[in-house]
Amino acid sequence: MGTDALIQKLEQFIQLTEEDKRLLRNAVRDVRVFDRREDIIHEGDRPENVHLVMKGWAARYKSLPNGDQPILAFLIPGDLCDVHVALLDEMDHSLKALSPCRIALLPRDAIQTMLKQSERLTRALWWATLLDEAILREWLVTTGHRPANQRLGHLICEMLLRMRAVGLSKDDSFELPLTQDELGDVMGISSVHTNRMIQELRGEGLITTEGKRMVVNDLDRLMEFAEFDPNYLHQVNKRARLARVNAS
Amino acid sequence: MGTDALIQKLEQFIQLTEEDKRLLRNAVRDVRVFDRREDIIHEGDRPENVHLVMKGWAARYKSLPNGDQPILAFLIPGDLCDVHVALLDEMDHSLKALSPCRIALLPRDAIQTMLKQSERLTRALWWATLLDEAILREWLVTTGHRPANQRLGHLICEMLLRMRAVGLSKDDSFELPLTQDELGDVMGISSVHTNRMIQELRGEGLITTEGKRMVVNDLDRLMEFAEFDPNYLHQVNKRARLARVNAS
DNA sequence: CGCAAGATTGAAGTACGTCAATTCCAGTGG
DNA sequence: CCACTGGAATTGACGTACTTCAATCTTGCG
Repeated sequence: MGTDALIQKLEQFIQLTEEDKRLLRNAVRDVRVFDRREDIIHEGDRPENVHLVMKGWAARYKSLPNGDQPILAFLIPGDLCDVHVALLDEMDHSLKALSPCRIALLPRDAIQTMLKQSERLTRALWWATLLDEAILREWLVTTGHRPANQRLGHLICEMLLRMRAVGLSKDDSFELPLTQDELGDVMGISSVHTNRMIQELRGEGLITTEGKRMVVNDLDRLMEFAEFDPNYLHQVNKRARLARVNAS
Repeated sequence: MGTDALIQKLEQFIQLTEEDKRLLRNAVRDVRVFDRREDIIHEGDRPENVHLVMKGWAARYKSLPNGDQPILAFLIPGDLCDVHVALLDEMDHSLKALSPCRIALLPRDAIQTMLKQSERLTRALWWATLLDEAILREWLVTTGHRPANQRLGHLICEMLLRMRAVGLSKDDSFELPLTQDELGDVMGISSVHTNRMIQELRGEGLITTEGKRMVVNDLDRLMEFAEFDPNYLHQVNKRARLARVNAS
C-alpha cells in the first residue's frame, strides 16, 4: 500500500505496532491521480479529506493579486497535508501537483476514529505536524536572512535528508521534478538568478545535475557552505533510534 | 487574572463556558517577569512549561552562525507559545522578551489535564496553533515575494488587527515597543532601509508614529497599499461571531 | 524531424545593503 | 533645572545582489 512512506517517516519518531499500521492503511478511502500543475485543493474550498502524498511532489502555495504563486512547502511521499485543517471552515491556501502525483484521500472522520483508537498514532501524527512547522520556520529564516546561493544549498540539503527519510534517495542523489522557475519561487528569487546559483554550486563541485536528478557530491561540504543545521528536521539518528526501539 | 487576553482571543473562534475559563485560569502555575531582551527559553532547552504572554511583546527567534537573530514570530498578550512542544525533546528555537514582559507559565501536565476535561477548550487551543501556522505562512509569502514597503505595511496591518483582537488597540493605533532594528529583522531588511520605508509610509499619509505608538491613519488605504488580505487571520467578523454565539 | 518548454547567457536597471556621520531623545545624576 | 550619556532614529554616499528583458541554445517528446 501507499502508506508505506508515511509509516517509514513516522517510525523515525516512534515505533508503530502492526495494529497502528493497519489503522493507518484503513483510513485511506480513495486514491487519486493528479497531473503536473493540477490543483489538488484550492484556497476557499472546504476541506473534506486529508491528503497524503504517495508518489510525486506537490506544493502548498498561495495566489497573490499580481499573479505570483509563491510556494510555501514541498510535499513529498509520506507527507500528510493538513491533518489539522479539519477545524477550519475553509482553506487559506492551495495545494497543487508539481509532478504527476498519486494522492491518498483520508476522510476527516476516518482520521478522528483512528486517533481515538491509538494514542501512539496520535502522538506520531502530532509530531509530523510539528515537523512541518519547524520546516516552515526554517524556510522563513533562510528566505529572509541568507543570500541566494546559501538558500539554494540549504534547500538541497533539506530535500536530500527528507527524501532519504522515506527511502527515496540513492547515494546522496534524488529525483527533483521541478523547473528552475518553481525552485526560484520557493526561495523568493527569479528563475534567472536561480540558474546562476545552480551554476555556482556546480562550479564549486558541490552538486551535479543529471536531467531531473540532483546529485550531491559532498554533503558535508554542502552543509557547511549553506550553514545547514539538520536539527530542525528532528531526524533521530540511527543509533539513538535503535536504542529507543530496543527500549520499547 | 492575566488569562483574559487569551480568553478574548479564543472567543473569536468559539464561545467558552465559565467552566472552561476556570480551567484555563487554574492551569497557570506561576507568573514571571522578564526584562527587555531577556531570554525566556533558549534553543536546546527542554521545555517544562508552556508560556503565555500576559503583558508586553515577545519574539520567537533563531540564532544564526553569523550572529544574526532572525525573528520568526511576534508574541503579544494572549499568545500561547508552543502548546505543542511538549512532544519534542528540545526546543529548536528560542523566545525572548522584546519589551518588559509578564509571562504566565503553564506546566505541561496542567495543559494535558485541562485538555482532557474540555473538548471545547481543546478545539480552541488547536485553533490557536493553526492561527500561528497561518501567520507563519503569510510571513513567508511576504518576505519572499513582496517589496520592503509592502512588507512593512503588511506587518502593521497584521499587528493592528491582532492587537485589536485582544483589546489593545485604540482608534487604529497601538503600542509598538520595537526598535527599527528589530522591525527590520522580521522583514529581512536592514534597519536603515526599514527607516526609509517608515518614512515612505509616513509620506504617503498612511501612518503616523508618536513615540512608541503606531498610528494607522487610513487602514483601508494601508491594506490596499500592502495588498493585505486579512483572511489568514481567521478573525470572524462581529456579525458572524454573534450569530454563532447565539446559535450555541 | 520539428515543436514547445525549459535552461542558459548577456546587458542594463534597481532595490536594497553597508558604513559612517549626525541628530534626536529619554534617562540619570548633579 | 540643566548638562551628560547612550541608545535609537535619521541622513548621505556608495557598493552589490539581485531583477527584468530579450535572445539563444538545449532537451524531451509526439
